[in-house]
Amino acid sequence: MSERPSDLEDHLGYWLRRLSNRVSRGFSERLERRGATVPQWVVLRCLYDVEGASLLALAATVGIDGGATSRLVERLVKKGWVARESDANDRRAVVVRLTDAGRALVPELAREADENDAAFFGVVGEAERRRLLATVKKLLSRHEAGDDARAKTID
Amino acid sequence: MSERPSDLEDHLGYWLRRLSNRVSRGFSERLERRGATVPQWVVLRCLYDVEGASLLALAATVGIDGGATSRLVERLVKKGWVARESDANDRRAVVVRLTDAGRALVPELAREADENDAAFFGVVGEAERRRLLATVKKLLSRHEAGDDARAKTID
DNA sequence: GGATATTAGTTGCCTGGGCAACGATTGTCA
DNA sequence: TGACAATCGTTGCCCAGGCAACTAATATCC
Repeated sequence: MSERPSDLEDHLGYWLRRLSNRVSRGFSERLERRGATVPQWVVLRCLYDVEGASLLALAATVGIDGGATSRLVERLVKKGWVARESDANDRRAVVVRLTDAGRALVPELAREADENDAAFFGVVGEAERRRLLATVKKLLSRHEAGDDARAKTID
Repeated sequence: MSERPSDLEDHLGYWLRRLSNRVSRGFSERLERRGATVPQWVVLRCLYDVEGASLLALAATVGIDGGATSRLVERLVKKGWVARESDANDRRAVVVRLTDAGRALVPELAREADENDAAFFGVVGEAERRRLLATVKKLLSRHEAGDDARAKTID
């Protein structure tokens, strides 16, 4: 009855976490050279499309907390990539938008993302990559249904 | 030449990060009920096997920084799950080991990990799970070779 | 219209990871 | 042996995410 506890390696979640961290780590090294971080890239990329979002709407899109978003935006403001204006219609709301510098940066970071992805996942064949993506999406859809579906979650 | 930047969803790394965070999130909710966190579980599980590791050796096994490990262990000590003794042979070294309470806790946390993994990945078939694990391991082996291979990395 | 929700955003506190500097100890080597 | 180098661990500072408390502003409802 000594019930040996299962190993870390026995869990798929463990391996996924490990892989995900590898990818992000490499990506983050690339971004670092441009002065950005992974969460910052995600926010910038989201703002590139919407252009003028309230802070909490941004938080929902990105999939992180309001507090975290507030501070994240603050750092982006300090870097001159994002501007925070107060909404005229709703004086408690804050409108977040890219600055010109921020807008110019996004394509560069996107290129880094492309290269990173290609380098990392290029070591397996196209078919295997497709299967991986399909399984990942399937798992997500099975577990995101009720919650905040279609958030571009980082966290 | 307006070069539209690639989308977040265009990258496999993005989806992996998202999936990994989902899994960890659910797991962390389970662990929370027992007063633990995911990184803490990993450390405890490692210590269960080795029983008496130096702090930096532990850090290497877990795959995180020495500083982070130092603080992580500190929290575990406060919870009474881990004890820190100074090594007699090397007076700068610290030996970390589980307390009885910590040792008793590991099998319980392991059960949570089992259940979480089964619940999360049980929604796809056995064959698909196998393929997923195989691809993940392949990618890891292709990218861990030079670095700190076979670390039980969390981060 | 005025008391009472509800919402938006900030801030403080917690865990967590990375990097760098630092004191203490031990190892190396001339 | 004695100066120098390498190692161990801690600590401070950064970014990051979660939760809760709080203020300010808007909505709701009687």
